[in-house]
Amino acid sequence: MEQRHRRGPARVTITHVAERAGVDRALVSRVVNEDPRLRIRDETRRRIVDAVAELGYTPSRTARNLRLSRTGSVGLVVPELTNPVWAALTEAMEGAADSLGLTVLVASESSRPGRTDHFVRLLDEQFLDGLLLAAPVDATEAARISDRNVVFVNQVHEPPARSVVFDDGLAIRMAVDALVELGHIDIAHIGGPRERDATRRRAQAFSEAVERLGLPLHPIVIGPLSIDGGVHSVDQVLDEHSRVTAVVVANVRSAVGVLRRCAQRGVTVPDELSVVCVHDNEVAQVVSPPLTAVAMPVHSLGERALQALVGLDSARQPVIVRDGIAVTERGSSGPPRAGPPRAGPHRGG
Amino acid sequence: MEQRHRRGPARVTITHVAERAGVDRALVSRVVNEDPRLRIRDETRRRIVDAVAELGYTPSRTARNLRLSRTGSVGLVVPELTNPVWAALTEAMEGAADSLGLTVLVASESSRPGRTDHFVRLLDEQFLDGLLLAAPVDATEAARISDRNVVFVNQVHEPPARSVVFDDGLAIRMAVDALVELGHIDIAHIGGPRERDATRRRAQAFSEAVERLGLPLHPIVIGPLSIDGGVHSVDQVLDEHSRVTAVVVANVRSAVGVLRRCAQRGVTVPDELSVVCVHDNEVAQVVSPPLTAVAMPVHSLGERALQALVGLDSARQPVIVRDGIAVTERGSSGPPRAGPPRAGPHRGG
DNA sequence: GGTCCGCGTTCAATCGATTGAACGATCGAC
DNA sequence: GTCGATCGTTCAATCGATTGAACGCGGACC
Repeated sequence: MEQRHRRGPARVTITHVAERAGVDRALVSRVVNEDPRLRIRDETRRRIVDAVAELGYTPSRTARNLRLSRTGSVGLVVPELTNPVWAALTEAMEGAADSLGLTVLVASESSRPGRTDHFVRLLDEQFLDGLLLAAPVDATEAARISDRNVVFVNQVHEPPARSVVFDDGLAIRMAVDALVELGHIDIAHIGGPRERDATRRRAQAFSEAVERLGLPLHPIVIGPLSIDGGVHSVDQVLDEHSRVTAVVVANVRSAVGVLRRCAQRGVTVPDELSVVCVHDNEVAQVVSPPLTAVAMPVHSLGERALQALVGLDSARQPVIVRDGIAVTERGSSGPPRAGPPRAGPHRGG
Repeated sequence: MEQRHRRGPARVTITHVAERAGVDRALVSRVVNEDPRLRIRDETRRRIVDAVAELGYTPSRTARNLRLSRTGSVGLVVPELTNPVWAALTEAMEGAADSLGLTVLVASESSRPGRTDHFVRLLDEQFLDGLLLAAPVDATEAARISDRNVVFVNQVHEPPARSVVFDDGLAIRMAVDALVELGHIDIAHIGGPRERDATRRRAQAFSEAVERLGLPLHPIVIGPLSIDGGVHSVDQVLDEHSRVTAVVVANVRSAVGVLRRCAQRGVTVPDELSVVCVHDNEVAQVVSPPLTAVAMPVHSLGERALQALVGLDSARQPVIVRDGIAVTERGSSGPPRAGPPRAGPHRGG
């Protein structure tokens, strides 16, 4: 029969070990897997163990997977790995998976479009035991796959979908509170796309927080979650809302754009504009001024998501991760400068 | 027999499809896989295609893997995903793997120690068809596993190991040349651990470049590849080598430390000290001043590594990736300031 | 009318491991 | 001496798909 390019000597299988030890394959399997209800003579066990060692036997995971109809691996799809938030989430997932004896397959949507579909297919092919979807999935698609063993991460979808999300509302409230504490009253929000669940929830929470505190609600500026997005959004804030003395930015990248544009326009941070962003990471720490940031417990999110995936508790309502959300004050926030508002719209680019 | 918690309705197998279509499993398999030498009546094909659609049949990849003794997935072990260099490499590998019809399993050493060993085990268990090792592997370990289907990335080991590396020498020469072009003569190198193959090659290349150009060789300062490492290394440079007007730093993180420390000590960059680093990424762009950086073709590295892994050409000598290495000048480098050298050692800190 | 050919399909071995059930031997009890 | 229990081991079905070889049938040819 076919014998495709197999590298090196033929593979050592359980049958070889059994022959060498002069026993049945069944015994080898039970010894190797340390079956607790196996009664075996010491001498026989020794023969098997020796044979395993001498032949360098390693069980085939594929055969095992087929027999057990599970593979012990789960998929994770993130928007992009080069975004530190998702890189950190991935590492967290990996650690959590490892403690559960699982292996993670990662895909980033940005590296190639359609990774989500591909991984759903791997799930259907039973190559994955479960799937963690951190990349945004539209409602139609979500509905289509929500009967599978899937957990949505950082996004909420209709039951029976399972979701694990940050308490974005809390993060935003903490950001607003920190600014109010410093004396700010006119606070704006620079958010992300409305189609994106997490940023939509943040924008929503911002409106609520401002309303609750009786502060003026300045229109929420929406832009892409990128440096350029931040640049344009802050332009809009500075040009159209001259009373604003502080902004809560939905993510680090946009915040970097905000800082960059302020520097270009000669708007000093934090004297003329305080900046607080959601998510904390290395980038937030190395820009200047360093960003005051609301740290999100990425590690917990990963753990909870995995628990939801493997958990027998099919709690079909969103898990909200809250512990560990905290503000780190750095140079980008401070008391509002006393005195006249900033100059009007900026000309040129 | 055992029937572990299987979710939803029993799985649809090729047998169900065969029964439904009233044919043998073999035919189903050949139709689904579009076997080119299959001769089949149109009507039969239609019955099979219909049955597949009606039952929602998806072949089990595990069964297929067992039969074909290959899984179509390869492992990748990186030092840490939260380092943008490795995140980018991972995305590149993913893209390259995808075009080859392969799937990548990623592990980061930092998320949990011993990931390399774990993945070597998965390779032995035939769960992985091959393994890309970007995390540093010591010589003993490398020798032990080099007969497997493994490619070392960004590190060179003895044959029969296969390796794919950047042309670190070229990168360093370009950095030095760029500084010389600006008028620098006294250039120092801030490198990484000697045990680490890539940083050792960079240090080596630095000595050679300086010698070739007839420039004074200032001792090479070695430190950890971290922000703190950069902080301490630049202290050493500033304190002990007062004539130095420029440094070539082996990676971005250390370079960030260099900038930070310079700011603290009041050493202006680039007037008093020019800084060039190896690797370019978002962090290099957002710090201030933005870092002049030697971009490394991470994408090519990924592609070449995958080619080496699956390639039939068992070229057992290192593949050196050179195309795309280029300097991007930014604010951290400039002509040396005319005038007296900097003040002496700094106190406190 | 017998032989041969080729088309369309089925047969059956195989990949490697797992596991409930069956089996034979030994031993103790009555 | 028979029966039953226990111990240690083997039997054999099973997971789901792949694939070379074999098979049956209808038509063509001499």
